[in-house]
Amino acid sequence: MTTETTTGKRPGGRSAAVLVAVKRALEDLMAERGSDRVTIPMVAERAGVNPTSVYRRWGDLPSMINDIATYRLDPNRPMADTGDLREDLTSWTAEFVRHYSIPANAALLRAGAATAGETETDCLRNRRAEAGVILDRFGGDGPVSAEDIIDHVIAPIVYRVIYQPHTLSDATAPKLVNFLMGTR
Amino acid sequence: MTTETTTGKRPGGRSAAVLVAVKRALEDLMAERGSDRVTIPMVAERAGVNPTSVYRRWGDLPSMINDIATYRLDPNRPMADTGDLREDLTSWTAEFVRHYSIPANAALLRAGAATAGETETDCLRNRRAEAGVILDRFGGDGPVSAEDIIDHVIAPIVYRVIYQPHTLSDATAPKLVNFLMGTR
DNA sequence: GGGGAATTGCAAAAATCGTTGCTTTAGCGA
DNA sequence: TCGCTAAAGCAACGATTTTTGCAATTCCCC
Repeated sequence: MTTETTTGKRPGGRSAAVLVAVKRALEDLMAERGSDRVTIPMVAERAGVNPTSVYRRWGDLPSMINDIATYRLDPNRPMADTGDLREDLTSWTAEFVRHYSIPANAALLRAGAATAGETETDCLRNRRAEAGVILDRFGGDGPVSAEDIIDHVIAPIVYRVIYQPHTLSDATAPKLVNFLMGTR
Repeated sequence: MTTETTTGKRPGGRSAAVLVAVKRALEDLMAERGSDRVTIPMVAERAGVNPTSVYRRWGDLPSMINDIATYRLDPNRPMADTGDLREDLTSWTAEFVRHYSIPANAALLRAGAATAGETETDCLRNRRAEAGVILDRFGGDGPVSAEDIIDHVIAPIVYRVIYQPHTLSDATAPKLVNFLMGTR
């Protein structure tokens, strides 16, 4: 993420500072303790912000978590473009794995799962879009579809992040991409 | 699940009624709102039970969720054994999909994800064991491993349950198993 | 710079949650 | 049927969370 996605009417200066402070505090607390065991007053105190501000801006914790989970992983970051589909996918996937190897990010993902319901988090939706971008470079009618990428690359990683974080490694990305593309 | 898991000293009549009412109330509420956004007083009211009873029996919400999640998917149910690996896997997978197509079960899975940390839920751990059982029937050294099944069958389904429940259908199981076994 | 509006901070009130002691209900064995 | 006791209900309390009204700050646009 680069800067602020504050869609509100006053994105600059202090509001932004509060936003950043709260975001960091929330991430830290969620990584330290579970996504349960975190309360708004707690976050506010850690952020050095008045609880009222938090309440007014987000209302409650689940909303806050969903909103803040949005910030992750810069949507405009450059993606590898080597001319080789497998290679591009692998480095893109590796970055995804690396991102969720950071405890704070993993905690955010797990917490988001609880409230997920009907809509993917923005973070995951962005991954889907990126998968589309990569595929489009290669004509879009290759051996795999965006849905395949979600099912067989993103999903296994998400599963591991949630239930078996210790099984994530540098080998994960190439392994999954290889399976996806048919080399076993 | 069969009937009551009430291990207490007085399983009959009223206690059982309370247990069932609370269980139903909790499942309903978790399906309606997220597993967050549910409180014990809320559950008690919906169940027509005094909050104190709930507090005394379970203590807090996570414990309650864990306890009630025990009900899921009979571990001793018979599994298809047709002599054909693909067919066995498909029907086993279809049952998994069917189970999590029920909103209450999906809500429970999402809730479990939020608190997962290091350990899979019992339900998922059992699925892993079953995958092993099926593979063992066929010598255990076939084209796929238990890990492959987790990555490419279970994980995509779990992902959909959590983030895109409406994409689950009767076609999901055969599609994933076919991909797993190399027919595309 | 200066005006208007959004946002924050502060403080007090209101609501909610979770606990505890006690009373009442009702299952279970004799 | 009766007594014992586990479990549920009730009421009051303290602690924490959440809301709300108002003053002070500070950002954006002219």
